[in-house]
Amino acid sequence: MSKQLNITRLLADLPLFQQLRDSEIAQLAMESREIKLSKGQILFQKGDLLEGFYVVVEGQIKLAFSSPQGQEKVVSIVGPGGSFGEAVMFMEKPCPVFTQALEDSHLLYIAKRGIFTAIEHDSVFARRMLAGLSMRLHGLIQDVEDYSLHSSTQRVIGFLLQLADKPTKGHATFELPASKQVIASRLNLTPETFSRILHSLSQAGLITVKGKRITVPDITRLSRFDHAPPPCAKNAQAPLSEAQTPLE
Amino acid sequence: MSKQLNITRLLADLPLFQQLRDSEIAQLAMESREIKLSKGQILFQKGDLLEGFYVVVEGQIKLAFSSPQGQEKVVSIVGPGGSFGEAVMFMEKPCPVFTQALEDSHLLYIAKRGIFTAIEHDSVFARRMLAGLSMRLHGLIQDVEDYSLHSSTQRVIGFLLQLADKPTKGHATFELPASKQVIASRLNLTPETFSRILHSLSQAGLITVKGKRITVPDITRLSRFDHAPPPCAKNAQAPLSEAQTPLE
DNA sequence: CGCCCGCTTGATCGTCATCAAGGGCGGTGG
DNA sequence: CCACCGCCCTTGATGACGATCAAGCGGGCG
Repeated sequence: MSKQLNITRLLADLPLFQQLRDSEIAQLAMESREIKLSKGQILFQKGDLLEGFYVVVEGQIKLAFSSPQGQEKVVSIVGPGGSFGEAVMFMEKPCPVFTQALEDSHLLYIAKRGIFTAIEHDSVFARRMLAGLSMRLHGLIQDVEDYSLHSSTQRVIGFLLQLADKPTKGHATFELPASKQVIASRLNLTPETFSRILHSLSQAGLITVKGKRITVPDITRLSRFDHAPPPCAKNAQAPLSEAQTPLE
Repeated sequence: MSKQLNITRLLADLPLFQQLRDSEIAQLAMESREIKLSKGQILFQKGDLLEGFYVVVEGQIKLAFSSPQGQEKVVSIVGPGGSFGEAVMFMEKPCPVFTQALEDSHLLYIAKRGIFTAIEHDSVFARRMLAGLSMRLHGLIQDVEDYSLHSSTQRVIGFLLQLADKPTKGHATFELPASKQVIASRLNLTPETFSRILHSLSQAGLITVKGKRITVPDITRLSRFDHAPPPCAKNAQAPLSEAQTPLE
């Protein structure tokens, strides 16, 4: 069926599976299925057991946990090409987070069995898998480092730099990959604090903000920025008094 | 030589390698070597590349990063049977943390090559490796959850419960696995704050502290404990009962 | 046109870090 | 055996950073 073929194509395009032979891809396809989610829909809950993992083809998925009091904390935002759930699958323990679509999304679900046989037949694939998990682990350690020894302003700057480092050196323009609330949570901030920090950075001339569009005129200057100078002028004539492009 | 034999024995005893055949263990041993560290010694620095990973046979190793201002944050404390560095090895990126011996320690270093060939010959081993990394990832997510949405008191309680859940249900006695400073850092607290929290928990009758020795009379009561009532009794109705030595 | 939601802005409050001493214990040397 | 010193831990006082509470604002969509 054309549906099967479709899955095969999608799988073959994923970085993870580049090295597999066609026959292996085909076998993987047999253990996979497509999943469509509409915005806001929940994929699985915290505590669920996973018999496979997920790859995002299109859209955006949020991984988060929620505290008893109902507040939630975004751990990760996964976009096209990204995957999640591998660790839980290998571990065979309840999942520590829940997942929700931030937009209408299109996923692939790949059952454990397919992966296991792929590992058996191709040790290079096993290494890729290992390297993939290692990358994820690295990212998490990064997060822990951020939370532990960077201030909120530093975390925001780090996040912006991460988004900015792709394009032309020196300056950059890009869009925030999600709503400010979601990003704030990802950075372990309240929306209020996030808003204030963006404001103060733009006051300082380090960035410009228009909706989701952010431009960084001088990346290295932003990266050098260390402490947050007081956003409000307690001492009336702070240096930031005039700097203002009235944000038009 | 007897040294080689020694390594073989040590390797064979590790959970990770239980399933390997003797011949495979022998091969692994050829890619391994022993390392002795004395207390305080540094194994490798942040930023180093690893061509293998480490297993703790005896002693205690601290994984931490340090901020530019010289303060350091303990990520993990690894004891006998534990390992570290796998992720960095698979990833082939600079290591995000440095490692230091908290006591005189005895390690095994296992070179990448040995692991790769083991993966090739034994897909069960590959799965174990995958599961191992997944467990590590799980722990890190746990940490992120703790830092993000638990108060300092809750983190301390969580830590104590983790140490306590082994022995007789109901109550428990155990020793802190390291100096209070190190543990405080592991919990992302200053030594001062950690001290105060232990004090207030013991005031509340939930634990007793004598040096490193901690006893928990009622584990479930400790786990139910939610908010930190002020150390001084503002509200008379506090559940912390009669335990008050009038500290003034 | 008007509502709702995402975002901003302001005021206040709590938690935890910081700064600064003071105690206790183990080790070392007299 | 005791005195001394260092280190770890404790205790107290103060302050800063970011959360919370409470309104206002603006823009997209019905």
